[in-house]
Amino acid sequence: MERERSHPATMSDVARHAGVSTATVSRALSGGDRPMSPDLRRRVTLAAEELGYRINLVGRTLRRRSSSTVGMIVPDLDNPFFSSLAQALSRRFESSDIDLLLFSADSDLAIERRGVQSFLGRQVDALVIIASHERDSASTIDIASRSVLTIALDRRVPSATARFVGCNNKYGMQLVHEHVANDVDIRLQPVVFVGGDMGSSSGRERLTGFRHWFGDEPPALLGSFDVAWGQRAADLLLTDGMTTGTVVAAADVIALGLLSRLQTRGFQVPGDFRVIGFDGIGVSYLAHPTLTTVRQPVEQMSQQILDLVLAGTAEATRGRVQARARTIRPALVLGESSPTRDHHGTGATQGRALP
Amino acid sequence: MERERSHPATMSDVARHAGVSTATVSRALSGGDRPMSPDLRRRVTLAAEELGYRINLVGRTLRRRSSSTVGMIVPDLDNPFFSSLAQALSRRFESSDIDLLLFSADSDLAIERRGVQSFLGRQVDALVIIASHERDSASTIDIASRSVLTIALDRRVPSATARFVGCNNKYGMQLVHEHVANDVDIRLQPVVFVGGDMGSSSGRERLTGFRHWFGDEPPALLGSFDVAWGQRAADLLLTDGMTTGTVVAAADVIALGLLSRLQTRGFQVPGDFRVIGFDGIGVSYLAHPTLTTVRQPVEQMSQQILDLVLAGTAEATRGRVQARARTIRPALVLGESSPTRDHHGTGATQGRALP
DNA sequence: ATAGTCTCGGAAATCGATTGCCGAGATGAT
DNA sequence: ATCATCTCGGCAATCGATTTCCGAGACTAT
Repeated sequence: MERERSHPATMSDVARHAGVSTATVSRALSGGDRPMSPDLRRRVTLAAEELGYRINLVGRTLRRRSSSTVGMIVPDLDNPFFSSLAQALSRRFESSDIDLLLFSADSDLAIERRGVQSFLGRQVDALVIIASHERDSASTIDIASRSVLTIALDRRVPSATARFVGCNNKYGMQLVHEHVANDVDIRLQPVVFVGGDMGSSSGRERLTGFRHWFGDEPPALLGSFDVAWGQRAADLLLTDGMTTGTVVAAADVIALGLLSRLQTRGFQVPGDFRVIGFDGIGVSYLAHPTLTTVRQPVEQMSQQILDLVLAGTAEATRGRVQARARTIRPALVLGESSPTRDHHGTGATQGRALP
Repeated sequence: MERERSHPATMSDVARHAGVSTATVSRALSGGDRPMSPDLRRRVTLAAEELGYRINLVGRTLRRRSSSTVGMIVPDLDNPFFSSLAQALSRRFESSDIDLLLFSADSDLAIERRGVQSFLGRQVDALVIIASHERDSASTIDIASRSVLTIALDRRVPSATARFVGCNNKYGMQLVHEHVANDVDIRLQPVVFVGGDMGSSSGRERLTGFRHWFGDEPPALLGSFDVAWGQRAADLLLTDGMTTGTVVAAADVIALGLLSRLQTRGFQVPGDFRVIGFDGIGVSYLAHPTLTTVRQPVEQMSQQILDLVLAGTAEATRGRVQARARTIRPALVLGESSPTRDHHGTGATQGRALP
């Protein structure tokens, strides 16, 4: 039975109704604090229920100086890789008693800063941030890392205090190179790299990784991490007279843009062109042909983040030195857009099917 | 110059440092409250800067009983339609002084409830929720709507107090029917509906809308709102001996699954089959062929939500009666998966290009 | 000169929950 | 019987910012 009130019941309402003090109510409802006689606890619980009491977490947070909350800042939820990271991390936090709260910065430095300030002011226990920009986000992240455990995700940031969790882009490019060297028809030369922007470490590392394994010979086009750039890059390649070859994209969204435009222009993939992506977003399994790509280990990255957060929260590990950066190896997922010579995209190393 | 401290500077630190009271500090930094002599304000601002003061929003929230925050709960960020709603709404809130915080419920009722409790306890000014389930989410939403402005988005919920913002599914199906009646080759009969689950109003309304305009004759297959079901549905249709026809899907993700499987099985779209989606997610413009779909007016829906929230927050409109539900008309976007007879997918009604 | 009005800073209560400390009563040991 | 020890509920301080109320001083009008 719930009472109608303009202001919801507070702890002292419950205390009065149960004939005890607020200290007792607190201990009965939240306290792992101390043992309590079971019947008193029952009485309090009952009173709370009768009044429809719900705890005011703001009061608790103020007193405890911790909100049991982690804030995550994402540049753009329309980017499937970012939203998949957000989803994976949310799922990982379900089993903890910490709530993961998300904020979209819309790839705007001012909004990003606002999000950080908001989370800091609300006493999050940690901050996970996919930086909108490598250099210009740095000051914001420095502010954050000065007062709370701050983890840069996917994109490195030049901050002495922030941690980093991401994938090994150079190794990813090595996988691509092995794949291309072993499996790609000699006829599908030349190889071209279609990169994203250099404003993020992922963008830079994938270019330098490509250069490291493929040499300085192959041309590289640089643009931004979105579909439109992939489409435009396809136009550029075709205008340039290219009619066949292997295109290595720095991200799946770019690869999907390439794919769609190449097909629209009447070319076959993988007949005329082979296309290789990076990230392993869900829709890449869905493209036609399905995309060969380097899958980032999103679940493992989420696990690393949870570990860092729990270690940072626990008193036991306070002061213990933690690794500053955790870089995880990605894996090649074979699709039809660049199949192996023998298996033609249905080989044993095929990525896991869609759920 | 910032001082190193284990605890960050509080308002009374600033007050002491500036030689004033906390009241003055509060008024200088936050107060639209009252006029102040400019030099005193400057002195306070300076002191705050020198100490690296950042406001503790938890304290403010406790006192003001409002957090300048709106919580949004989404079933699954891996669903591109939901993440696009989240992104659009985030963007819409940028211009206000309210922060939009997101929480992913992972389509799990218990997690969803936990998210609601968390947001309520943190004194959000409003709650926007895409319910994980029509019936089973109702009690959770009832709890919420009893204490805060609650807006069900995209999926209706049987709650007397919650608002609703969504699109007119029946009208959407009318658009599909007109398109099919006018433009589709007689040869591309029969028409089949591939629906989602009936656990959400969108699922039900699109089915009943389909039935209303297309009659009881055409078969309907029901499954769930995801790619895998679209693929399985394609298999079912083909196993059933179908070799040509028009497939109306209840969502783009289903349509994309249909598309990919039909093509894998060697059929042409739109040659053998025509496929029509619903939602207008970004990747639908990217599929090959591009998807003909009913685009939900995501920006307008976001605007409606912002309006409701601002109206609910403003004192001026307190007690004014607001429309309980706001239903907005979607629009048909022609793609190549079901082109008009004449234009073959590049007609004047073509949807806007990808950014 | 005196009363009335205005401006603006400060003292202190307040928001709601948590927790250190105290002490009353119960239990047990000698 | 007396004292040490243990259990467990309550008092009150506390977290950090906001805001109501008060009053000191400046200014104006008569």
